[in-house]
Amino acid sequence: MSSNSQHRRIKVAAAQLFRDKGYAATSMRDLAEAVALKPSSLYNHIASKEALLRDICFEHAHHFERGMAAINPADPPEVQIRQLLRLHIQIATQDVTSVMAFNDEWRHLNEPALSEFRSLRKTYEQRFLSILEAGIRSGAFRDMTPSLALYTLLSSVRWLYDWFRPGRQIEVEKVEAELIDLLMKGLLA
Amino acid sequence: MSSNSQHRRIKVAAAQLFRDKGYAATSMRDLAEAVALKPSSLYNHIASKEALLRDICFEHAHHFERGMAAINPADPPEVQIRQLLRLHIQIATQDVTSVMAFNDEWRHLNEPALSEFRSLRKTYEQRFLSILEAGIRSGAFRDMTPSLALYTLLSSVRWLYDWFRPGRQIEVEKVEAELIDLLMKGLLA
DNA sequence: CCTACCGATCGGTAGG
DNA sequence: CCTACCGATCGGTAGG
Repeated sequence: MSSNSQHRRIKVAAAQLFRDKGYAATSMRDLAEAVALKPSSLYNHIASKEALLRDICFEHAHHFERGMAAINPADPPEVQIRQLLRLHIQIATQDVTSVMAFNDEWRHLNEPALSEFRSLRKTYEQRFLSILEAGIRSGAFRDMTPSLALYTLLSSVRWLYDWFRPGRQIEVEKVEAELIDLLMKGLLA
Repeated sequence: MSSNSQHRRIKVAAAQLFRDKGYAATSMRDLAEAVALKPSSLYNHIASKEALLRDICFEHAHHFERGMAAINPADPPEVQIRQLLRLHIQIATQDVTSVMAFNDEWRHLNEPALSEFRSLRKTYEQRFLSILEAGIRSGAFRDMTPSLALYTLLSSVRWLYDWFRPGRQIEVEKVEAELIDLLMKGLLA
């Protein structure tokens, strides 16, 4: 059965196109050409254009969810934050193509997927925020507005997805070390 | 002559729609409705949908250009970087709507505007980068990959445009002070 | 500034 | 998986 691997091929090509041109500007004809099929043939493998976006967005949402579940709440806040930053950098550098759909294109989801996605994201941010708050309370982090720190951290790794390409001048380990160092120095008391 | 103020009204409404729905997903009919005109009437004030995007993108590019021109190369690198961060935060918080076109939607520009925009951006980043390099050389900043520091700084203020709303719980001055503090602490030796 | 309309392109379906 | 095709919507123009 080729159907399943075809589905994957189409999804990967879609993620790439959504990143390069944006969801709305990507046509099913573009996508068909990218996978060397006629437009109508796509529908043997996928339900709709939006279903593709849904797939990509929730795959990543769950990736972040698993990463969050793997951190130990008993660890000191600075260890937890370090681990979350590593998670973000690793997802951004490993799966360069589809992170941007996750970052920018989720707003093109239809209901009820849109609300569901927003809710997953909200929960994730809430957990991230409470670790920052704990760190500030404990004196490990400097006194600052927690939400400001949260959004700064989250968006400071955003450039990786359109900048980082594997095997370029700078390797993942170095990006990870330097970036985490810069941000943690900014946070720590 | 109402033409000029109408042009402004249309541009502001367009910037808002481009931010909320994205350029490609915004139709001229959406825009017409937002300014209470019939779609065809828009064309008495603007040349095309893309001309609106061009206007918005280059207005901001020149805003950043002027900000860069205003910094004094004789100042210590850390003073120059502080000033540039203030510029970014001020543009993001003052002109919330159209910064996102500048950030995300410029890729929908047609040639030759697309190349021209990329070139302006490249020049700006190059100047920013050389200040960081000077700071690392002088020992004011810690030793790090300059381009990594550049992109981290540039993208760490990106969240402001869709998060910050004037008169919300936290005021501009506080955002500015805390954000600059966090980032400079990350950079300084 | 509006009514009326254009050709092009969109996401998707029918039917084999 | 393809050919053929659908109604809807797109950016934009003609003409007043």
